[in-house]
Amino acid sequence: MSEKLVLIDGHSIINRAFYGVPDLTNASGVHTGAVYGFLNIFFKLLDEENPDYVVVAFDEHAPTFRHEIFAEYKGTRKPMPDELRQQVPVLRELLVSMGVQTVSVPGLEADDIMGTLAKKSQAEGMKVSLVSGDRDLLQIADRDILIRIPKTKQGKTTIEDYTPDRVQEEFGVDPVRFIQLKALMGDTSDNIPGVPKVGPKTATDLMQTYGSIDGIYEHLDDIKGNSIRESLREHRDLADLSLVLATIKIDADVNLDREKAKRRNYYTSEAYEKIKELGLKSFYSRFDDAAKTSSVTEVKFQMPEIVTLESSAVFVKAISDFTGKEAGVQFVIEDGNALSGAFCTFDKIYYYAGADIESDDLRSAFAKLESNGCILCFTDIKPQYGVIGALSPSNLFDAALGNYVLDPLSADHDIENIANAYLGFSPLSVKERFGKMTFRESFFSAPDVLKSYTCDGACISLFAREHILKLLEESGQLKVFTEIEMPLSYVLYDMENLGILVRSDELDEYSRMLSSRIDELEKRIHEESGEPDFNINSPKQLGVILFEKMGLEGGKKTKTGYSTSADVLEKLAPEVPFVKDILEYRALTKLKSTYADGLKGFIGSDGRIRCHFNQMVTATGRISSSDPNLQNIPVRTELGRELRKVFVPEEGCVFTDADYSQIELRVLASLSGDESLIDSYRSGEDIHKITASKVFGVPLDEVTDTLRRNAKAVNFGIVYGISSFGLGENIGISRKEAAEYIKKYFENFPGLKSYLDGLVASAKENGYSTTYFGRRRPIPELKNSNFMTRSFGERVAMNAPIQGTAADIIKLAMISVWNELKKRDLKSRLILQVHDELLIEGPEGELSEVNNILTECMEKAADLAVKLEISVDTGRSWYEAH
DNA sequence: TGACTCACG
DNA sequence: ACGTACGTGAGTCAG
Repeated sequence: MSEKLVLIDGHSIINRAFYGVPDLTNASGVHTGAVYGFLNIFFKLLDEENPDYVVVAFDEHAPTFRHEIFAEYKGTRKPMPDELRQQVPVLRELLVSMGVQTVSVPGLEADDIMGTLAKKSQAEGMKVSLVSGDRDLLQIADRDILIRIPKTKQGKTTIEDYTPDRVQEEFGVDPVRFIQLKALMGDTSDNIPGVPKVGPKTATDLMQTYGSIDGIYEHLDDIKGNSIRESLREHRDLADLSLVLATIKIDADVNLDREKAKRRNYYTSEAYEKIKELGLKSFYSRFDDAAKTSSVTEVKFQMPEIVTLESSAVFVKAISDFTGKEAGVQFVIEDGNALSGAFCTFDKIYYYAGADIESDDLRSAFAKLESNGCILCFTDIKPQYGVIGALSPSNLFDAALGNYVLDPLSADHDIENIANAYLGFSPLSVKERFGKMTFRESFFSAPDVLKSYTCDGACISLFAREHILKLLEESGQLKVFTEIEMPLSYVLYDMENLGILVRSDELDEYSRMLSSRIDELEKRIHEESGEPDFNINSPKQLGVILFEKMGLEGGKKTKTGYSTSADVLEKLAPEVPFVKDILEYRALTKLKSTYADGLKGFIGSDGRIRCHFNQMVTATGRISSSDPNLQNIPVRTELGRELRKVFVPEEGCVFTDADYSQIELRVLASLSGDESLIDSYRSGEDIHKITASKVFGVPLDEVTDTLRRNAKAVNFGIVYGISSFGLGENIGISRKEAAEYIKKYFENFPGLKSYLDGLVASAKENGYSTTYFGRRRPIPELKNSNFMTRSFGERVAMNAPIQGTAADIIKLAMISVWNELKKRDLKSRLILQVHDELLIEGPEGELSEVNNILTECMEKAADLAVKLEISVDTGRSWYEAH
């Protein structure tokens, strides 16, 4: 069998990858998206082709390229974006460390290198694949030379293969004539001028009729179209120049060095080291253990010996007997039950797995360590509180939470990430260890996997602690970690555990009521549209009916077609009955599927819903809620709000609900120090009304509802990182008017303007924004060369400190409310948090005390220039209490 | 799986 | 000139 060579155009592929893959950045801000995309294509090729030789060709940066000559001459060459330029050397170094041969020759384009090597190797009897992003190379297609063009679409890569037959089929000419075709029609992306007035269609016709450019000029007088004939006559020079530019060399002075190009094991430890630096995790698994272990330059700890214990009693004793000051602990939990546990000291790891692992004795053992002043280190402690019991946060350390504070943009805070970030090694990922297995399944069928995962967890938590604490300290975030996140984790555990009571029967009733109304609407919509089969839930089908069949004006908005979102429809045709029906149908089906029916599935056997309060998700420091999300239960429309009647306290209890009044705007006023806004708050008047009065220049008592509503929108806009377009869009005025509002706003609140400008400047300088309490949010977008991305970064720089500070404040309030309830030995319990709102369930008799605690703790959570105010309500359902 | 839409703050 | 409000999670469609 003949040998196989794969030739890759490095620049062209990294270019394609850059534009096809979203911009990725590693922890230290290096752009990696294009390298990532290149490697995806590279590995895919290797896996598919299994070649004997591989060469990656690059352009040498010299001013003599044939394409650049024309580019300079035309002045049309676009500069390469910085984010891409930086990645080229990174990729080249990476390829070198992998042992992949890279070739670049001064004065030669990658195309020429590839063309030459392909033809020469073909002559030596090899099969060749040429991989490039542009179609230039199609002229080289031949027997045994396949042209492969990868397309990256939405993260997925497919490769289009061109044989000479395919070229003929698609372009109507064979590969050799393809050059001439291209010379005639030109190619702006490749800086080939072509002959004016000759497009793809004309060029193809001409080539098919006359066979070549020479043939065309020989029969110039036969050509029918006047203007085209004259253009050809006039621009013979351009045709010739284009032909030179379009022709790829096949006889350049370059040869295949079989020894260097030979396929080898590319998964070297040096390459692994680089990939790790770049943070390209999806490639880790391609490297075997040898590459990983030998690559570790500085393993920051020695894994202690594992001692597997045969009974839970021995496990408890090992823990109870421990007298050291620090230990790592890991329990693997599924559905709230512990399956296995590891206790890691500096010289031994005690491991036990068994159904009887949870016990009062175990909790007592941890309590004993706590009283000895021992620090217990975990990764993701929240689900483990059920096993270890309530311990003082000052004796606990959660490496995952620490990692979240240090790197809030990271999607995962598991042991793999933590080991990578702080300990200089890469343990197997959860997926690599367990595949599709659940933890419970592994308990029976792969006990060793469960064991090593558990022990690694305990060990990594313990050894990562000092590194994480050091970084928290250095970044000024130690208090955020020790005084907010660590204590909060138990509060959230408690809230999750308690859940909230839901009246299942009423939820059913609500669902049935919606059903009957939905049925009616559905019938009417189908009649009105004359399409009894169309799926109202399909934006695609709806778009066709609205904008094509019914001829609504001003459609188009999204990538895939027409936008049918509520704000578009309301703007377009608020009075059309059909549109009204669609909007109502949407509102009702949303209520039914997401809430009425969706929540049903989460009701536990005791009638309570237990959601997850996620503490390591948001970029700003907020909490999020999921499975189900109890932070987006409807409230804005009456029908939706009705749903809150099914959320009730248990028998003999009531709800007390407290929410901050405009916490974000108050935070903004305080942090900015703007006297005008601070005074406005101190006056005690309605803040949006004052804003309206100032911005629109009318006396307070002449502020209309509309003026107030618009002023409120401006206040929101300020918090979101104002833009005139966004504001205009939101309240339905022109961009110009919106800009006028903003101008007036800043004239009245000059301190805000300078504060917000300062936030952006400081974030640009530091690469992150900071809350009042020191919590940071990195903003890599600020360094992006794309205007839109950078503008987004600027808005984030204005919003994150405000939203983040408000998040910090309510977290502090939650901790003190929880502690106070416990201290006073009350039965009332904190059960929900909705960003600026807390919900407490408790006996009626504790009402006034609970009211006091909420007021006290929430208002004193932060001492700001503007007082924090809350409103408190009580009721027999969430509907009544809020 | 990604795009769209919409619920909340 | 670029094309937008900030932060989330869930259900549905369609490839």
